[in-house]
Amino acid sequence: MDRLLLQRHAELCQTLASPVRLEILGLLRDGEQRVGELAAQTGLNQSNISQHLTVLRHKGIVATRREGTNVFYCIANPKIIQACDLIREVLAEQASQHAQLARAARHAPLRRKTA
Amino acid sequence: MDRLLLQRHAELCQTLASPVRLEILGLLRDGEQRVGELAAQTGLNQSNISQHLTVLRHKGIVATRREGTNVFYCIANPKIIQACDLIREVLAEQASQHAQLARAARHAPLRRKTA
DNA sequence: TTCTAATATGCGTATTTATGAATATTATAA
DNA sequence: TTATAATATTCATAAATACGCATATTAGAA
Repeated sequence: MDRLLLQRHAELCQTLASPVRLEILGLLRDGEQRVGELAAQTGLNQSNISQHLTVLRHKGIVATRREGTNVFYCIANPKIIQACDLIREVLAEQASQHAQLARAARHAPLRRKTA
Repeated sequence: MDRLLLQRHAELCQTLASPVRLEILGLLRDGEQRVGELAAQTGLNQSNISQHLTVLRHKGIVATRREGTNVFYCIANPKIIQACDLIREVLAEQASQHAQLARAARHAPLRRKTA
């Protein structure tokens, strides 16, 4: 229906579609962090982290606070974290379903096509 | 931390990072739909819709049921919808914040730098 | 079998994105 | 002012993705 809303929604998901940015959000879960610390904790170089933080900031996912030469980043809206947690739950449920299928296949293997 | 989980999480977000696929999920909210109907309702051609449905199915976001030559698609896990709704709430809150800023700027324009 | 409807897949192209290296900016200290 | 630390930006290249078109597959009817 609303093309613009769909577009914005997709852009927000796109912003979350990066392992690095998701790791950053995980590090910011329990409070603000400086850019340098984020770089150190992820093991990535400063340029790359800064670029990812810029993407997150432009989408309103994180906010900044300056203190001297340091810039602290924090989560702008906790609902983003809630959404991420829901996705994690989906992944967990998928994993347990796959484990169940694998278990079933081990106990009754190849019944349909061969035996 | 867990690189593989971050990767899977990002891939799921990537799958949601498409206006077309989000529109499809919106159409499937209230029940299963045939491929042809989804194509008709989105106005996109059959090939494109089918490709997007394949992506969604491979990620476990939708499931299929066959009935003759028709294939019905449905949401595989309602938590995906919950996550999408949370993202929508974030977008709505961002919009209202921007509206507030615009209103404030109209009532007290350019105070800092000029007047 | 042949014919038709519904859905899926392969291909080519154009656009988008991540990354590292180098450089620029910003704020503080001397 | 100059020097230094922290962060941001620009640029080039490489990899991933969406789309339309054409074609292949699948299921049912004649």
